[in-house]
Amino acid sequence: MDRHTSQRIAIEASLRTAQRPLSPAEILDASKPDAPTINLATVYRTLKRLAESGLIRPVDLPGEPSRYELAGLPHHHHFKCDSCDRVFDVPGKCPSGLTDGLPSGFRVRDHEVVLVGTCADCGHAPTRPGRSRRPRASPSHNRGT
Amino acid sequence: MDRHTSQRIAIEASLRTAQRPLSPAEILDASKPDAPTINLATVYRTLKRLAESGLIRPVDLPGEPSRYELAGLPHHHHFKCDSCDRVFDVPGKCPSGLTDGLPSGFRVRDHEVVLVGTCADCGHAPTRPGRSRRPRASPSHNRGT
DNA sequence: CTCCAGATGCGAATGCACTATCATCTGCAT
DNA sequence: ATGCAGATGATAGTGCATTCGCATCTGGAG
Repeated sequence: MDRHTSQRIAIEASLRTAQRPLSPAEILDASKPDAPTINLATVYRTLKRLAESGLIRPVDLPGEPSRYELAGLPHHHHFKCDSCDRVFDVPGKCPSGLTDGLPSGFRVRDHEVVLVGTCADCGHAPTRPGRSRRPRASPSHNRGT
Repeated sequence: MDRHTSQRIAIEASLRTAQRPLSPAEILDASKPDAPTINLATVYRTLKRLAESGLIRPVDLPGEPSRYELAGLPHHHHFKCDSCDRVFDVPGKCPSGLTDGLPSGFRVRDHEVVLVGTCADCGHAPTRPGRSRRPRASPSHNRGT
């Protein structure tokens, strides 16, 4: 149960190349050149298996469906561009003082830091062509949970 | 278009009393004592209007549907309890160094910090009765530091 | 007290991310 | 080169949060 199909190879290559967390739809697009017949269902199936095997890891941002990145990267945070909806890695180290002010009895197991703004590309040009803004119109589900 | 119905009063009271972000379902429960016939659709409708009027504000956490809290609170972060799924305010001030390591050209408009762990209540007792764990089975959210 | 614009309750409907089904295809062990 | 377990593609189906449609109800101006 681990064949090297062109689809799986393309998916892994997309994630390795992107250097940033990709959504299933982005992975689908990025994989099409190498695996033209690839299907969204296959992307989901493959991501699930890669995640279970520990090769990749889900990246969840508020109000967004899961993206995926290679596991084993050094600890980092994420930057979400308002304009093109892409998510980038922020290599900065963990800020201290995160848990200041926490009432006693609360135990922190993990933390998430997300920066939001405009990326370098979008800061220059008003809109960034070639990258589809995903249609997340509704202000509500921002789930994320 | 702004009547003081028992439902709206109950919803506002719930949010004012809770001192923490509430999900629509939590608001429904919290409002029932004051407005026994209240309905989820009404909760959503009312939240939408309160948010538009600027009285409340959505709080979005990774992998979670929107919660709501009073707008105009001083800046704070949030703590999500793994065990009871409640979200608490963390009054701590903003850690510095958040934007260290950001590539040039990136402009930060906002940031989100979420702490995850177990709250004081859940740290004492294994499970907290009276608070339903919402059934979010999805394996997506588990990120490593 | 009356009346009606606006609010509510209820159930059905929508939108979206994701999964199941199943017939067909294909790595790869033999 | 062959056969088949496992993978894929196409599409229908799920589950969940949120919204719609509409008949009924009600706050509050008059």
